[in-house]
Amino acid sequence: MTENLTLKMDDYLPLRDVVFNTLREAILKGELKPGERLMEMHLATKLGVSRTPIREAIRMLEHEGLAVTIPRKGAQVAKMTEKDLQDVLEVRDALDALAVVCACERMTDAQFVELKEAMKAFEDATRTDDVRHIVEADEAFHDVIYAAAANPKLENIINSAREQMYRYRYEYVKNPSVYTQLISEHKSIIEGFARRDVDYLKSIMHTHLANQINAVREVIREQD
Amino acid sequence: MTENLTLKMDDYLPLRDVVFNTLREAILKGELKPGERLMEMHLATKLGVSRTPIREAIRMLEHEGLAVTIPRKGAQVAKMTEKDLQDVLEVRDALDALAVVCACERMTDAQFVELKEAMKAFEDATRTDDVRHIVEADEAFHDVIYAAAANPKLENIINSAREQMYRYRYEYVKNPSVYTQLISEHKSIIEGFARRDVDYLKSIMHTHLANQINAVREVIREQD
DNA sequence: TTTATAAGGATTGAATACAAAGAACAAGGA
DNA sequence: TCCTTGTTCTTTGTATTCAATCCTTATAAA
Repeated sequence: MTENLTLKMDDYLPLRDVVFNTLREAILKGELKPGERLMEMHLATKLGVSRTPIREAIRMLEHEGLAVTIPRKGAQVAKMTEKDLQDVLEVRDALDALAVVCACERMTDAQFVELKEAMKAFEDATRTDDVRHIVEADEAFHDVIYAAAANPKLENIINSAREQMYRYRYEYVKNPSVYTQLISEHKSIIEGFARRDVDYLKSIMHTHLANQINAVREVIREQD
Repeated sequence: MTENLTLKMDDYLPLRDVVFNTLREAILKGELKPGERLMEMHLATKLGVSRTPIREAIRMLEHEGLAVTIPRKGAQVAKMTEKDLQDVLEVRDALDALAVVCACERMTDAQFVELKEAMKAFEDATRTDDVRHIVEADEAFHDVIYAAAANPKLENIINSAREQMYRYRYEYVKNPSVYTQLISEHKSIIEGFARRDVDYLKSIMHTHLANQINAVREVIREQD
């Protein structure tokens, strides 16, 4: 059920955005589970705001693919079927390929340094037990690549594709046996950029993604 | 300025969706121009509804990339820079490639027939002077391909990418000299699917898209 | 016992009311 | 003249109210 949702009041943001971020986080972290109803009044009292900003936030979640609303019945956290996952991965695979092609052309030296630092940070993170921290470090690593692609539209779309699998991905990262593999793949990616070897990079990115599929698929199976 | 916006009342849809569709159409058709302010009260009285569904529709447009809102200043129709266009095209190019790969594998015989019919319909449409009709026929042709890819997530993302250029695209299609080229490219696409020749299809799709760039770029330049 | 139906409650949809921020403009002083 | 300040007006942000629909449950009849 719903637990201790609280708003981090960023004073300058409209409430709808604060609510949106809060709900988004809660969904991604699994605090709000797939299929769980998002009742406006309930959330409103929980978060101490009126229904209006809640409704607007839900409209945004909807377009992000994180919520589904049925007219007159309300919204619920989006469920993902195996097929959905397959579909998203197919798309992400293509977009990742594009991202490395662009990044290969456009990555600055500073960004390359940043990438190496991000890898280091990820390695450090795996030595802790903080899954959330590990996931974030992994994200950060990839963020550098996406930023280097210098295509904000691409970045947006990839991010929304990523979001749709995040909540399932947490489970994947909980298993420490995958860390060494992730680390070595990250290393390969760095090498690829050092050599500006597009084809190599594409194949690594593909593997990197493919590895997640089965793990995530497991989680989805359990959900039913 | 704003003109004769009216709602097509689809009785069973929530007002927010009706409003959303109405505004979306208006933006794509150029009735609401890039940079034009979307004032809630104004739109509300124009469409004969209250501000609530307007606001929710704006939230949706925002996430579609068709509107931009600045807190406390309101929303306006999104402007596109040349760079934005470039970025979107880069993405669409990659997604189109993915779509033909998928469609090549998965297209049913019925869908292939449909595709040929859609081509025919497009050819017929070019003989009229109805630009709107022509654009729609072209869209329909591509829709068949995207549907054949059997990946709804992909379809969604491509559609949202398409939408972002639609309004500029209208101008492109207004020029009858491009029709013959479009027709011949469509023919090539059909041949490609007949042979299930993925690489050929990819290259055709790429050209097909590239042709639009310069034309659309012109339109964007004029906007300033 | 099962099914049909009616009443009531819960929840969303939409409109309205109120609060607050920002923009425009006018008045006064340097 | 130009800058500053204050006032007013417009517009957005949020809350609240009213209406419509759906679901549940209870009751009654077959």
